[in-house]
Amino acid sequence: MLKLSKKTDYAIILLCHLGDVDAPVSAQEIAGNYQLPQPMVANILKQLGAAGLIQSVRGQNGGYVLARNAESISLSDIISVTDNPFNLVECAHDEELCKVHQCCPTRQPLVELHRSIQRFMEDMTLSTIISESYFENPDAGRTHHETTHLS
Amino acid sequence: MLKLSKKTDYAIILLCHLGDVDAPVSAQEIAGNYQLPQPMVANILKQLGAAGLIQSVRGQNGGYVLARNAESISLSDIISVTDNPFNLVECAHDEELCKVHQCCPTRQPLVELHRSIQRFMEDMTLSTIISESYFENPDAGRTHHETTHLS
DNA sequence: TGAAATAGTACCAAAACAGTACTATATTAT
DNA sequence: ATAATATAGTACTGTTTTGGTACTATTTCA
Repeated sequence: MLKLSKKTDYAIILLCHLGDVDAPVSAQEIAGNYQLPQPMVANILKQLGAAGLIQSVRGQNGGYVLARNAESISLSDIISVTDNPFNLVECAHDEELCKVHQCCPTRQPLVELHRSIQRFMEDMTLSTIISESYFENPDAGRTHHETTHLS
Repeated sequence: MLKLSKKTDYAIILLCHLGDVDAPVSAQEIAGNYQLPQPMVANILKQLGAAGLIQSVRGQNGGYVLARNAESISLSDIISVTDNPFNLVECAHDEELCKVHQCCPTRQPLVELHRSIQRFMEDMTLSTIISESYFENPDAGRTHHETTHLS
């Protein structure tokens, strides 16, 4: 349906939070902070950990921290973990999947759209998201957000 | 999952076909031509007709023709019919749906991505798709497709 | 009047999504 | 030591969406 999953939505929130704090943050803490379902948050954090985007600290006072700096984590990285690798149309990745390839009108333009979105998501880093989205003040961060545009 | 539905995929194929022919084309004919499931094709054509993108001719020798010229039908129009109106994230359309609006990192950048995709889909017309996708020759039409870019 | 087409729904199975639950293990504070 | 608090891993479930089918009615033409 051309919509981001809740998991991705949540994941971005979680990662932004982690990117703003140094000490490990627990699933419970984040879930409470944003009023998100705790088990979901826990699961997403596990996945992000398994994917290497965040690092876990086990035991009491444990939690998660970013595994790399926020500049090197892209929206594409996140979506790959929580939404499967991005794939607007099948044939964008696998040309042989196209059943009507003898006369497929969709390929060129849709693959192009796919690539543009892909590039946007690769260029959009966590640090950009964090810096653009400040918090409690809906107008903050809007000043220079015109610079990030697709392709 | 950030993927176009089959319905949309099919719809583009159907509309491209109609855009290339003058006489009414039946559901059966198109389904046969592209080896798509006939009932699906029929249903999609009904929907496109109800939405006003194509016009139906009933009775024997009936079928469908474009209701307007291919320049005035956008990818956005198509997706609105077959995939619901595009909505990358809830809050792109309805700000009040945002549960964590007191501190929502996703809004700014994702709404921006939403708008960029939206614009691309509005600018991408059926006639462009048709002219870019010619047929049997995978390299034809690639010459000037660099001009259509997001945002 | 019959064949071929659309119109309008209603239906269904399979997959994806959103969310929960459970068991095991690690770490720390007391 | 041990209880408390975390993560690790995985399995499960109800609901929604998707992909596709089916059926009845109506229109038009030969």
